[in-house]
Amino acid sequence: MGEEGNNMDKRLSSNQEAEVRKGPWTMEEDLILINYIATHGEGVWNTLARSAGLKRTGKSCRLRWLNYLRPDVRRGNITPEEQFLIMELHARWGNRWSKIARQLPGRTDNEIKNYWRTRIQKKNKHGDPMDYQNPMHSDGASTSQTSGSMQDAATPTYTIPQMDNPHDPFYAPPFSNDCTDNFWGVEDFWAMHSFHGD
DNA sequence: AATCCTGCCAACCGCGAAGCG
DNA sequence: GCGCTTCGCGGTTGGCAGGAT
Repeated sequence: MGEEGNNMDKRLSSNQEAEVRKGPWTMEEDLILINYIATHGEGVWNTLARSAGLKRTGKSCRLRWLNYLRPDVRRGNITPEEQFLIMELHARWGNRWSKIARQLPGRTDNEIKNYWRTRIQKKNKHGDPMDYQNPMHSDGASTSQTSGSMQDAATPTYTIPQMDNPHDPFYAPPFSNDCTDNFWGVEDFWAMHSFHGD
């Protein structure tokens, strides 16, 4: 699939490139998008893309913003607790990545999806039977101290959120800002934003 | 030292749902 | 009620980096 996207933007004709840019985002584009949203907020993405002067589709802008540029995006290792939650929620909801992501503040559906496919699913495929009762069997869990099934006394502090229940302790608005670690390069952009915005 | 393999991640695409005139 | 536009989601792909041989 994605035949025209296969070569990313590298081989786009100059004509196409003038129309719509594809492929990896440049730092310049990131800055434009960040500054524009910081000033005007998120709006209609297609309009936003045009108004900001980005030669990107609204879709592309949205994806870039949600998965990478948003100030509260958390990056870095999935913690054992998060892994546990992901597995639990996946057992419950299946591939509803966006729904699962909402229970993991700062994590994106794309990240969780990638995590699942590359780590958990692969493990499962290689004959390591998925054990939802004890997700710590999966890799990355070697450092985990948590043991036992979720049904015994060693149940981790995570609880399964009540879906769509704002009163549930795990219900988190999309923009919770509790992440103070695992920040990535874009933090520099945000640090710089003051003088870009002025 | 060179090559091959594997894992990870960013980005794109297609489709369905929702919103609006 | 209908058609169009936009959004959001899930699946998939391609490139890069690091490790293994």
